[in-house]
Amino acid sequence: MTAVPARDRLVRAAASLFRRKGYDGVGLAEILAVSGLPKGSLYHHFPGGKSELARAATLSAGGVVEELVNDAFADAADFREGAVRTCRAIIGLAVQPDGVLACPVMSVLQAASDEPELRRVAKTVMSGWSACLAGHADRLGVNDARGVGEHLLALLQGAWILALAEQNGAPLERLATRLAAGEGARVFS
Amino acid sequence: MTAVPARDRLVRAAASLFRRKGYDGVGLAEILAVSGLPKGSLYHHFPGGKSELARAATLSAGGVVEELVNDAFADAADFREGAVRTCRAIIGLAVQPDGVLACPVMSVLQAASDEPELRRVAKTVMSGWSACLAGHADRLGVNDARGVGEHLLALLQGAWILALAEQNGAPLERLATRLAAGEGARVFS
DNA sequence: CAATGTCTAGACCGAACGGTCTAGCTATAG
DNA sequence: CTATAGCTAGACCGTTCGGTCTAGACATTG
Repeated sequence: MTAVPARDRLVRAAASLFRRKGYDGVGLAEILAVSGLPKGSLYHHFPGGKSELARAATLSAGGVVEELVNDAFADAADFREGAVRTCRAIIGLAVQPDGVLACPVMSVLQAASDEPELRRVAKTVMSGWSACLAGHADRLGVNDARGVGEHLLALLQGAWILALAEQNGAPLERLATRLAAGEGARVFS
Repeated sequence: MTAVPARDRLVRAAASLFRRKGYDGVGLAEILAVSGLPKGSLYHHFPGGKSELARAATLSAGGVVEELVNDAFADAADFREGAVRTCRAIIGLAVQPDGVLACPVMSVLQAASDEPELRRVAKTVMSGWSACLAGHADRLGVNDARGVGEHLLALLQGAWILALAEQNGAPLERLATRLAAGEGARVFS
């Protein structure tokens, strides 16, 4: 039947809803409705309530994205190829049938202003992504790998925001094209 | 006395609070407390309530940022110089005494999922910024001005997100440094 | 069998939410 | 003066919020 454990169903429902409406835009009732569980289950698995669930969802989503980045770079000949593949993979993550969804970290970032633990988790996941990209840059012989990793992360996050605002994956597609454009990959002419 | 008209005080308070906690994270009570006005005033100036106020705040903030960009590019010798100045100006906007605040558009972007009009305004403002940067790129003789404008906007938004997650302006500072680095301004080596 | 620990189920609570509505203050117009 | 329009003031409403708590289902263990 429900092969997926209750805890996982909660994490997935929360992550999905947060990405659509943001942490403060989603009520417990909605999370429970989507996961098909009663309130008692939520507070059994997450005694810390909504905040603890959000932390788990953010960490989980962070891992998913990092895996996706590693896959994109796994068989990349150089950093640029990995970057393009990563960008295309993120398009698949962002663009869903019912619209463009936000980055999971961004979706909890503002609510974190009065939730220090959630803030810490968001920062950790984001730093992890930066380090992950920097690691691939270094491995592939890029100079100033840390700077380049951060630069690419900023580009991806920024294009994701533009796509979110437009509710259209095009900004991410165009970024992929620009990244792929080879030697012309300078920021400016 | 209160030289600032009531309507403006509402818009400013709302914009400031939204940037700190996001649209859904701020209650009317808080906006009214900051602006020092009763509920009646809000619904007199904004019959559409919170949503209409958010639209006004987003539009207003959009104008402020666009002016700031135009100032940054006003006496720039080339596009790179304008980009660096813009980035530094945004640091001033993002980094406040009580922490790093979000981009005003981003702060309402997620709540816009069930507020079509707010979504439209957010998209309009963001497109305006992109067009503004593209205009300066074109004026300064950059090839593919639209693409470069969008690219810079993505970089700025992305670095802003990183700064928000870290609660530290460093990612924006490093972007400015990278942009200023001249010929090395390629995305990758 | 009984006892125990895990998890589901949902009624219930006080607080905060966005929004409505009436009353009254103030200033300009006639 | 009175009349009227613009705005302030805040009580009040129904709804939804996150969170607590008791009851019971169910499987495991002795």
